[in-house]
Amino acid sequence: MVSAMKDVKGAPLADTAAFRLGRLGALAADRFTARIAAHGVKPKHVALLAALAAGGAESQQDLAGVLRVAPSLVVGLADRLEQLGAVRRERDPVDRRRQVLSLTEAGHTLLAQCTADAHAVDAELLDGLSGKAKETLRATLAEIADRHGLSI
Amino acid sequence: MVSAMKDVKGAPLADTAAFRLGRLGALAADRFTARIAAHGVKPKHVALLAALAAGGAESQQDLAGVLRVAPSLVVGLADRLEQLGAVRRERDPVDRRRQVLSLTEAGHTLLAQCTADAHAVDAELLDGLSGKAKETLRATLAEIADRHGLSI
DNA sequence: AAGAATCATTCAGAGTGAGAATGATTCTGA
DNA sequence: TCAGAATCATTCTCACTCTGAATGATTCTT
Repeated sequence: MVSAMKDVKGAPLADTAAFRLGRLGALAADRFTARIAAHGVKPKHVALLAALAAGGAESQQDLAGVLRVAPSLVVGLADRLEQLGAVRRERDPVDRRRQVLSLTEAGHTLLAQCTADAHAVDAELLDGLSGKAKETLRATLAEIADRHGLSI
Repeated sequence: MVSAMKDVKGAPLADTAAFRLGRLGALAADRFTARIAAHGVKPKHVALLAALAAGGAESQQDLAGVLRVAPSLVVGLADRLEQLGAVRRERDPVDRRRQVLSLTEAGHTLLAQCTADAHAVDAELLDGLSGKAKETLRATLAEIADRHGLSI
């Protein structure tokens, strides 16, 4: 029964985008983490800043949704960013349960620095790829993120 | 000083491949993790199986290098896989300090199942992209991984 | 006005991984 | 040949991150 003969090597695990994204994502995250440590923040802090800059999410509850983390986690992130003077935290006068976060001038600066760090990681991570390949990659990642509701 | 006027929005953080890889990597990893849980393993177990299948790493020390984790972590991974009957663990007769791991028939089967899971995650993660875009993405990720010594 | 729902916060606990200490084995050099 | 250094696997402790369950304050509903 020749038809029962199967490939010795089917498409390897490493050929899947899922697995590679996991590995490369961890690599990228590690490098980004190392760079932004100089500013006293971690990726989740930066994500929160970016979410604020993007608009559409002000309350900690909303931010938890955008970042896809538990609301209780946002408390600590906001604590830290407030301590750094990067965000303001004010009770919503209309609904005093809500904490409304907003970027300060220092927050914008911090976000810009971290964005520069991300670009630096890009440069070393994508080094060797053609400019076109880089563009295509960014566009494809953006589309995938978009399709899965990852605004940030 | 018109030249001092800076963009209100420079290239956003989300435009970097680094940041998106981190986010999408986590997303992909979560979904992959959920699927393979049915087989009683986690991504690191699968990575170990894949590393064995790829060849070139037999000892736990070598595997730790390939997986980029501490050797102490490999112990638990190998314990679990051995318990599942997916790997054999034998002392190297030439150097009895080394544990030589090898895939059993069940190990090959398990890896194949997990690879199928990864393909399933690919399907839903990349849904909507053109076939060409998927191919380009996989190739680009492969190249990046390669350039950074990520054999697995 | 009372009870349900919502938001932020605190707290306890699970999960993950690194690094130091240990023991067994092998290597090195005199 | 032998003593000390080096290597490998293992165990154990610790730090870190995150979630989910209380809790209290406030708002919504009827």
